[in-house]
Amino acid sequence: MSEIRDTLGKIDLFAGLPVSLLDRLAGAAHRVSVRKGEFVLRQGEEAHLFFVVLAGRLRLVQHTADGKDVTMSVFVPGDAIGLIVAIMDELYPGSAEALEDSDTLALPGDLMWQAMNDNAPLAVRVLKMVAGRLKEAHSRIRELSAERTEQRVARSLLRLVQKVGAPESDDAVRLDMRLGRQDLAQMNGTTLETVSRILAVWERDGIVRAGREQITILNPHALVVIAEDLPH
Amino acid sequence: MSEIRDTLGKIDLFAGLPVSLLDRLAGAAHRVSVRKGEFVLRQGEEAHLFFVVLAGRLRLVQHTADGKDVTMSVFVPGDAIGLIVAIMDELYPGSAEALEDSDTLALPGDLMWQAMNDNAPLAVRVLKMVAGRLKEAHSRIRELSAERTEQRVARSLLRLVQKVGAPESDDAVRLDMRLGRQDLAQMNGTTLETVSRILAVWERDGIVRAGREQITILNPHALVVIAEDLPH
DNA sequence: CGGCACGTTGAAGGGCTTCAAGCTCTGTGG
DNA sequence: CCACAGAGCTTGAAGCCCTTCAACGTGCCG
Repeated sequence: MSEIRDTLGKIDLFAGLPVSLLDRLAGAAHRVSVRKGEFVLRQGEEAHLFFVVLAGRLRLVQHTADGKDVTMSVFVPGDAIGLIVAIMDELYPGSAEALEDSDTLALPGDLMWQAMNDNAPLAVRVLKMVAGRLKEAHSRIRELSAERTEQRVARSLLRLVQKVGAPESDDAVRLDMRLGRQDLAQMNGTTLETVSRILAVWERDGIVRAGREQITILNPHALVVIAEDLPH
Repeated sequence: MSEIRDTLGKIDLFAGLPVSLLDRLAGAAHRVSVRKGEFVLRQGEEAHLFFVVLAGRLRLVQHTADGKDVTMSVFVPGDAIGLIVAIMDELYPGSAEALEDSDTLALPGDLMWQAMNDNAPLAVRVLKMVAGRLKEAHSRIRELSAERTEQRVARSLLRLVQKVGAPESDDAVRLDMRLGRQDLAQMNGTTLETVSRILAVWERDGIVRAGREQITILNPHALVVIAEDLPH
């Protein structure tokens, strides 16, 4: 148990909380481990719990009526999944799927709710988190509305560099996660064929190295040029 | 001044607040009136103020690098614009433009910040508001990613029915706002020509009556069928 | 009542999807 | 340990949805 308490304390969201509060949260928490392809929560379920990522990568995906999947965001260690929904006791509006074997901590929403009322700084951090997500969502709406597919794919790679970038020699950055063509397609509202063709061109131009579920950005600046649609 | 206090008290966001707090907010508030096409705040400005809509309709719009405008949301009386950004002291990520002559109340973000720390229910309402916007943003991302233009336009009309619908005879609902083809286009990431063609077809089929900056939905059910892509 | 913003309609073309066929790698069971 | 089945990926061809450009209506407001 105190092991969980220590784990919680190291998470940004809960940093600096009084030990008593940390203990209460830790007491109600339990570990949830999932393997690639499994879900920690499913669209339509009643949300009583939320999850904090300890290790691995997960994605929030919404299923459309006609069977397509749309990826809303990618979560890495430290991120919270389903927090607001769990607090409000609504239904999960999407599913959280493990992109690779992952560990999470499940926490009850009502307890978090109390904790936020007892502790203003915690409430601040939650609000900031949600605000950041809203801002990112608005960016994606703008991109989906006004930009071509190639630009959006470039942008999503640049965003992933920030999240899971593992620097290599020179400017090269490897994306430290399993990332298939289909995954990139679902992040950008396009098809795996189109992503494949785009990556093929970029690879020919020496901008990326694209392997099986594995991408390295060789020339980040060129990607920025594409994303911003700058001349040449 | 006490006139402003009374106005504040009638707004959902501030309902049930202690009079003392209401007075402090009212003391720092001032009215801002704008005419159609004017802005209450502009993309890139430092956000110290946020705005509560008293009358009229405004829209939050983001300008892209290449000059296109993308409408993020439409605000009606009771809605708050730029609240989170003003609290965080960031830059406005978009501009708020009056779709018709409108009245708003401008309030300082830092004062609101204090108020939220003094009053948990207020903080709750803000969080719920942001959460609602995030949910709506995610819906739009899903729609932009997976649905055809005609479906999205149908959806945006249905959404506007909820916001500014003025029931008429039978099932008919008139949208009580100025709404041009260009506006609908910017809400859906398409062009005014495409919107014009779509509306022409719907008008032929008796689903809507589309006039100059003015739309009446004659058959809401048919719009739902189109939005959900149901057979026939 | 003239001007201009709003709206319609047509034609051409392009970006992307869809369908299809085949290739390559990976991991798993025999 | 190897073989093979299937997941991941590539490539081509057809075509559709939507954009773009252009020219022309239409109605509102000063």
